Amino acid sequence: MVKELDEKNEALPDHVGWRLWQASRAWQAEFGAAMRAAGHAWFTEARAGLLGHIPRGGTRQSALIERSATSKQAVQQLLDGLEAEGVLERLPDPRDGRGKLVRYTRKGLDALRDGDRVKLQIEHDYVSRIGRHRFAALMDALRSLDAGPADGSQEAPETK
Amino acid sequence: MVKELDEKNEALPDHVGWRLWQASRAWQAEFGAAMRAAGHAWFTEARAGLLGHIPRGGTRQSALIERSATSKQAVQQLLDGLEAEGVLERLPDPRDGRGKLVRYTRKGLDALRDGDRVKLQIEHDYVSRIGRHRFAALMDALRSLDAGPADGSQEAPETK
DNA sequence: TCCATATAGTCAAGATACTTGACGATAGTC
DNA sequence: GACTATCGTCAAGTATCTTGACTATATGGA
Repeated sequence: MVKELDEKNEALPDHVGWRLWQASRAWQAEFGAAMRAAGHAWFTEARAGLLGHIPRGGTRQSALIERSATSKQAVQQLLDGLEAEGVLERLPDPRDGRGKLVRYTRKGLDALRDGDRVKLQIEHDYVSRIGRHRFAALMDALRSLDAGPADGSQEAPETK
Repeated sequence: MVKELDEKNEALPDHVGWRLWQASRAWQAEFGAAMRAAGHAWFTEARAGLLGHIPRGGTRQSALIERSATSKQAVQQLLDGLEAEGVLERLPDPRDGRGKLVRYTRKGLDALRDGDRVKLQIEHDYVSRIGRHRFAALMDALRSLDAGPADGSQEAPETK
C-alpha cells in the first residue's frame, strides 16, 4: 500500500524533548568512546551517570542515593561494579556506624582527569561547529531550565 | 536534620554533556508520566525512542533499524512488545518478500495524538520558565548541533 | 534506660533493555 | 542454477534497574 511516501523522509520529530535526547545521546556516545579509547574499558553510561554525582572528595553513599534519581539498590549495584573495577572504594563512615563513605581510588582519579580533558575537547568541537554565541546561549538556556522549575521570574542565577 | 559538615555542596558537573543529560532525563520523565497518566500504561522511554523513528504513515522495519542507533535485534524486541500491546502491527511488505511494514494501529495513533498534546504542554511550560527568547535560542542551538557535525561553515568563527 | 521509629546498607529475585551469534528465507546478480 | 547480500527471526547472555525483605545502627522520647 505504501508507495514512496515512506521513503521520502517523512518528518522526524523536532521538539525540545527529541532534540535534547538526540543531543544527549550523541554527547554520551562521543564521550564514552573517547574514554574507552583512553584505556578506561570499564566506562559505561550508567556508571558515568553515577560518577557525575560523586565529587572528587568523595561522598556518603546515602547522599549519593539522594542526588541520583534512582533506587538505593540500583546505586549499590553500580557501586559494587565500580568498586570491583577498582575505580572507587567504600570505607565505613567514622561518624555513623550505619553509613559508608565512597571515595575515588587512584585509578578513579586518573579517569576523572581524562574525563575533564575529553569534555574540553568535545566542548571545543561544539563551539567550532555552532559558534561561540550559540554555544553560550545553549548553556544559558539549559542552566535556566535546571534552575527554575518553580520560579519563573528569575534570570540565570550567579555562576557559582 | 542533616549535619552540614561534609554537605558543603561540592560542585556538581556543569558542562554541556551533563546539562543535556539532565535536561533530557527531566523531559522524558515528565513526558512519560503524563503519557501513563493519560492511560498509555505501556509507555516506556525505550519504546518512545523507537516510536520517534516511526512516521505516522508507517515504515519498513529495515528502515527503522537504520534510523535508530541500535541493533536490529533490539529493534525487533521492542517491536515485539509494541505489537503485543496493540500499538503497532507488522504486515508483509508487498514489494519485498523478505521485508515487513510497521504501522500504527488505532491505539497507536491515539497515543501519538496524546503525545502531541503533552509535548505542547511541556513546551509551553518551558517557555514560561525560561522565556520565549531563551527557548528559541535553545532550539536553534540544538538544531545547529544536529545539522552540522562535519561542516563548521554556518557561522563565522568569530573567535575572540 | 528502654522502646519505638527512622535511617543506612545489603541480599535476593525478577523485569526491561540491549548485545552477540547463528540461522532461514528472499532478492539481486551473473 | 549458483553466489552473495539483505531482511527478519530465534536463542542465549549481560547490564541496568525495580520491588520486597532483612540486619544493624541511630535518634528521640517516655
